[in-house]
Amino acid sequence: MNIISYNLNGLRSALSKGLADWVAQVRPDVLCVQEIKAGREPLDVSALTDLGYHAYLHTAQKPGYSGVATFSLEKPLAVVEGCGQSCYDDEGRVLRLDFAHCSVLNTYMPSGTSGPERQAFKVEWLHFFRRYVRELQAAGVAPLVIAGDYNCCQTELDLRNPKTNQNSPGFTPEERQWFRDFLADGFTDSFRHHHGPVPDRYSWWTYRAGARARNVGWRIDHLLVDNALAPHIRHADMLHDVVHSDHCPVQVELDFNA
Amino acid sequence: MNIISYNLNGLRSALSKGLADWVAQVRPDVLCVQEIKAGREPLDVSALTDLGYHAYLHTAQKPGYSGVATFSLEKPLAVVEGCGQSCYDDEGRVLRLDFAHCSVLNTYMPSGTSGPERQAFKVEWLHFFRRYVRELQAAGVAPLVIAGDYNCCQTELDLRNPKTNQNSPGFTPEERQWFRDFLADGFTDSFRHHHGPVPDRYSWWTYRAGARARNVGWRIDHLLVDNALAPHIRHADMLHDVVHSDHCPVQVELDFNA
DNA sequence: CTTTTCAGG
DNA sequence: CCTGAAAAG
Repeated sequence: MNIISYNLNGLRSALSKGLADWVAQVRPDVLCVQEIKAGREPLDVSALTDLGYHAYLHTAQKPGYSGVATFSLEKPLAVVEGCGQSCYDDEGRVLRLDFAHCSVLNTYMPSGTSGPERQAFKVEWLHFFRRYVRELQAAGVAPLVIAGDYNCCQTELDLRNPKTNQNSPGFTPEERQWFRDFLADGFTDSFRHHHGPVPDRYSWWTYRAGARARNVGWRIDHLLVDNALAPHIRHADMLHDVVHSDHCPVQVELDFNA
Repeated sequence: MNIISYNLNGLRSALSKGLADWVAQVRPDVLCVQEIKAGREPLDVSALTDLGYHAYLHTAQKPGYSGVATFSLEKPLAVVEGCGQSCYDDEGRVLRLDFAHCSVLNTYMPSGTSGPERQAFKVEWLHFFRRYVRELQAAGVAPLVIAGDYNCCQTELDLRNPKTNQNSPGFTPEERQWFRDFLADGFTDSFRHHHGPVPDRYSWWTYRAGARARNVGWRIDHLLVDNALAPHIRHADMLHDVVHSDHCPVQVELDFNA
């Protein structure tokens, strides 16, 4: 099972840059996308459904803002939109698809970069989300694959300039601690598990100052899998040469027969 | 004296489409532009001052909105920004440059197309402007050349679809009457004077539905000159093949020796 | 720097 | 259909 997570920075923009052709080539079983930025009119996803994908969208209230969508070749057994908390669901941040072998939770976590108010909102979200996932685990929704733009990372290997970003949103001590705690609840960072402590592998680069060309990035898009799935990770990667957005797709391949 | 009036629909946009090269070619003595759409930062007009032009700007309060500018090769004897009425001056609609042989009044008249409130504002403006010009005449500011986007026209020859636009902003009976009255105060429509009742000559085409390609337009940009200047009109034209905007430049050449 | 909306035309 | 601002990232 090939699962991809990809922050598109606008679904329409990404489609205009050839997203559908790339999806047709790679043909992931499940494609989790974030920041779809749906407008007042419903988004046209026919370019992807025409490839045989089932499409599930969870949009924000505010036009052109946030929103997630999951595309899957197999029809899911169940689909759950949102997390039941309106302050988050109004921003279109969570979408769950349950399959026979796993449950894929697609999430777009808040960015704290626009100010202290949003950083506080993000931290509240992080704690809420950890509780929410524990509840899913307790309810037997498992094994979970939590795909998405986490907007944070854990170790100094996960960003090019860790020293100068000790207190930047996405790498504050509080967020790093949260990441450790979250993993300790029973998750495996599929990329790190597969590659070990390799440096310079990122999933996001600011559009400013040619950061991507110089690989000045952050690894903030993750595919965390239930520890029970770790032995089934056949492959994991950051697809840094795929460019439809300021993020790149991140991928995990799970082999349920292994 | 070659005078051009040109609604640029954004000075920066027009510059990006080669405005400066065109100005360098034509080299008008006076260039009156409208809808410069200055932002919070001062506009960079060095591309024009580098050609030897003196630059005078009258910007609106609201960033990115309205505003006029006049560029002249000769340094004017006097420059008057605005008309002394703050409700109009806040929108950057009037700029006067006095020269030895004439006074060039550059104006961007309100458009009434965004709703009845703005159409009412436009009609008030029209009456105010007529009074204002009479005061200038009375004060001996003469002979006047009133260049600009009038956002209205007078006769059925001035727009492609007069029948369906009898009550459209820019061609209401009230505005047509105003135009007649304004001319009766002592002005000559230089284009009409030079060409007579020719049809199909416009200065603005909506960007929608390929109107310009089909020449579905309006002649709403005018160079009205004091009747005393009419004998000095050597040439007048709509430069419809010059494209940096949804308007085209309009031109008059005055020969003060004739 | 880029996406989207929005006002304004 | 365009421009430019503004919010958000």
